[in-house]
Amino acid sequence: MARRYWLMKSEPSVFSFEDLARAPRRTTHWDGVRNYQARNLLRDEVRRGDGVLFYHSSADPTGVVGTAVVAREAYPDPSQFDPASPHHDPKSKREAPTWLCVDLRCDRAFRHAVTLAQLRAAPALAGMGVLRKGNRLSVQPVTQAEWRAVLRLGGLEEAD
DNA sequence: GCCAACGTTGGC
DNA sequence: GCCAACGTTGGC
Repeated sequence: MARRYWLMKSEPSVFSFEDLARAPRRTTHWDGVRNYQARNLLRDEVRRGDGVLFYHSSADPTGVVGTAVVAREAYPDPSQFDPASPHHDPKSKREAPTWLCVDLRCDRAFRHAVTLAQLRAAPALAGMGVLRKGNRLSVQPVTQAEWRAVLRLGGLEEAD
């Protein structure tokens, strides 16, 4: 099956694309998802090798800053069992974990970040979930056409 | 800091 | 099952 494409959000003050680039083997777990719809996407749809647009939310400016690759498919998010974590979920049981995470490997930084305003201005991206008002999903599907258009805006002309 | 949008919780 | 209250997200 052809690989699929996703947009994943992170607040850079918590975890940024630069943090991902500096991680050992440029890979780390993308955790803290506490929304059932997003969890179900991670569980049912996100596959190793899928492409990820890494989006900085609550940033200045907000926007897509680079690409990552899904390095490991969904597995129990360790932070749900960690009382010291802000994502701790005391109701989740180890034998039946509620929350999942995936591993992301940093792929390519954009030559220039693609801001939310630029995404909105691109006709090819009119249907993107991240542009919808009130949208809060931290994992969202992206079409191949959208993927290509965003990479082009980011200055990655030769991208897949 | 404000506030709209949305998800979750809990009383009934 | 309804729905008000509350908490969170996230752009501005």
